[in-house]
Amino acid sequence: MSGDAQISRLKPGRRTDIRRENERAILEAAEKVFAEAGFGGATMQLIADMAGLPKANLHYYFATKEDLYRKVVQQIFEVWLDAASSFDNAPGPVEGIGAYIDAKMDISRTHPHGSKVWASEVMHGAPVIQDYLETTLRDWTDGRIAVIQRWIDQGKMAPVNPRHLLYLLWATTQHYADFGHQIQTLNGGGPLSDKQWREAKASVKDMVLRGIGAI
Amino acid sequence: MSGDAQISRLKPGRRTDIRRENERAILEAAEKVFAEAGFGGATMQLIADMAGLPKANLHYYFATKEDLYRKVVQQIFEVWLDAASSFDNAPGPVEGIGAYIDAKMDISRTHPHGSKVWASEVMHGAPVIQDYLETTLRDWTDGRIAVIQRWIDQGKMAPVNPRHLLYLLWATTQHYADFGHQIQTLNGGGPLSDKQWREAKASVKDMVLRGIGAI
DNA sequence: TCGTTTCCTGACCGTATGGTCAAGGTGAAG
DNA sequence: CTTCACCTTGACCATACGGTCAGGAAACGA
Repeated sequence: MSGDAQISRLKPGRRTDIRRENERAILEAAEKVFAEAGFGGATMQLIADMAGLPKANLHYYFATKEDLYRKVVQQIFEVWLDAASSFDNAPGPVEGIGAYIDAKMDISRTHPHGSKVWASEVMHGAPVIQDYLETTLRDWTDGRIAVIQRWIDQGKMAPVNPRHLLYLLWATTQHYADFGHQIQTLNGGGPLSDKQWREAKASVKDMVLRGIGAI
Repeated sequence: MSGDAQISRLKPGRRTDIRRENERAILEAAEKVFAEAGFGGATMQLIADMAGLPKANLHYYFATKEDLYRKVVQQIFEVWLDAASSFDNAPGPVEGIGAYIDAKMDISRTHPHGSKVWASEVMHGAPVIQDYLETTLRDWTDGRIAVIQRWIDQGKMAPVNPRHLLYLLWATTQHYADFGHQIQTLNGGGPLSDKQWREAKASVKDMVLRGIGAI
């Protein structure tokens, strides 16, 4: 068989399955509710209903509303950081920034709720993730600024302000998630089609890469 | 004297002054509280305290929380539309889009709360201003797309997708308001200086105008 | 001065919410 | 079968919130 050691990982057991599945369902429901109603507008009852569990059960897995919210935000942050790797090991801005735009646009499409929760959290002064901003995000930002600066020094792109380039990238890519409702309304009421998403990604990449003199 | 007719306009009187001043104070406080806490997280008590009035007095001027919120959002929408005029009567994209970026960046600096309330409203599915999106905003968007297309046809800029250009403009300029806290954190904790704001505006204009082949 | 309209506000109410708890259910190990 | 740890949940509680109201104060016109 595939191994008797590491039972807790390879043969989870009913107990572990239950916990994992319930936590997953709760987090998924919470992400949606927090995104659609904001932290203050979200209710544990609504999250419970959407997860298909009694409210008291939520408090068994997550002590407080804040705890649950914190987990949701942390989860999003990890997805964001994963996408950041697109930046690395790229020979130049066309590949690096191009891949980053692709990755972030994909996240905006596949994780729109998460993006909204993040936006909401930051807009409200980042009461929960302030330390992440001051440590992880700051370090990540400094690192990418250095990469961009190197590309500039190597003559691979125009001497733009790397920091404001990053802001433009974040803003533009996340806009398709955070303001997805507005975009849908201006699109006739329905979500963007596969073709329209390709067009959006191509447009953004074209304007940005041209704007920084990389193409 | 300066005229006895139109008393209600030229000689406001104590009564009118009181109403105007109180409504102004309430709306100003409400904008800030809604921006910082979201609609669900905002409380009438907090708005009242910030406006320096007893809570019951708020309900004298604004029947419900929704009424007050609606007024705040409408007020913001008007500021936005005013800035839109920067687009008109411009001979080309350098002047038109350049002025639009300047105007929207200025609003992000002077009306950060309003921008956040708008963002929050849209992120939550625009329950209050859906009709504005479908009428005024849609019309405005179509109009500017036509202007941009004309510039493209006249060879004044590259043939980018006008719609996605607008999204990029909205996203980037509003980012400095909506994500102002994140930017401040990455700026060492303090707000951008006058010089930094000039740098930001110049960077955005440079990248965008270059990105659309206008410079 | 008097009557009328507008403005002010402390006290109050019904409801919804986050959170608690005790009692019971369930599966696995021995 | 028994034990025990883990899971489930209806009922309950204290609090906070949006909103109401009655009674009074202030402003204004005549």
